[in-house]
Amino acid sequence: MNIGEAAAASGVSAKMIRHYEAIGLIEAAGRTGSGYRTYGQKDLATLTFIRRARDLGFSIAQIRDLLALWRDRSRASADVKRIAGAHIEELTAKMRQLQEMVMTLQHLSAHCHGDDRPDCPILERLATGGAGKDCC
Amino acid sequence: MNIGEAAAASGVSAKMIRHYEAIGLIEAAGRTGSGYRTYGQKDLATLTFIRRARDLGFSIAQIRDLLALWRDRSRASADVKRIAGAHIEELTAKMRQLQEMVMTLQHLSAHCHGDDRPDCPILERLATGGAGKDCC
DNA sequence: CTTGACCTTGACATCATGGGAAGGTGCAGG
DNA sequence: CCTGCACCTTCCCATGATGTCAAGGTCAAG
Repeated sequence: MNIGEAAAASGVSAKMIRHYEAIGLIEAAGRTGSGYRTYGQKDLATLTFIRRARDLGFSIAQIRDLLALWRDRSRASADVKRIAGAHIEELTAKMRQLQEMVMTLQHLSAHCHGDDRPDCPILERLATGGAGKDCC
Repeated sequence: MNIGEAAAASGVSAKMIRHYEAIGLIEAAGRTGSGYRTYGQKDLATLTFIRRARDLGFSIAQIRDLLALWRDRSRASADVKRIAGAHIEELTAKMRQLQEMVMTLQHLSAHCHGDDRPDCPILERLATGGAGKDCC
């Protein structure tokens, strides 16, 4: 299987497959006589594994660890769970940050007339840090 | 005021102040005879504005627009509100993505024994895409 | 043999930020 | 006056994950 096929089948772009090879996340693929990379079912499974992990927001570093555990038949599931747990915390922290931003923005936006007049609590907040004169 | 002071007072790093100047987000600062950048109260206000906007997750491009509106006395608050609204949508979309990841991970993690045994629904999910044998 | 689709490597862009090197400036103390 | 330290300057490189583009080689079908 050429890289294009592997990309289509795994959902990882050809570009990223080469990149993952370059950074050592996956082993260097076999090559044909003319230098084309070739992929087998095992490689495909690895690539698909990686894509699913990326879809779940795992970083390359975390995926490196997950791949090692995946290949390690004597792994302890606790190790996997720990990585996942850490990742859940990271994601949750990010969500909280976003949540706070959204709350603030919604609040400011709700108090903004949104008409032709220049007065705007959003700008006011950015400029002065205060809550704006129309604010509760 | 030197760049270090301006950085401390505004909460924007000296590095980033120079960067913002280089990309044209802020005007080039005045210089002393020996080439040091100097900042006044107005510059400080701009930098603080930028930092607050960054804290709310606005991109540089959005901040560029917000700054223009801020300086424009004949602005319509509707323009500001539109930018904020678009940003709220972006943030909310990101939050939803994170939320989905977290839900999936929590589900998988809950079904992982987390002990010495190698069986792990998390890896199983990444490997096969299925829900894992212990799954509801 | 030509054409078009695919592959190769390499360089550069994104976005916001940080790190560091190499060298100049300013001020305080000896 | 000199020394030392803290600060400033510019320039280059790195992050993380991905994309784009370019120049050239390869393969299969017509």
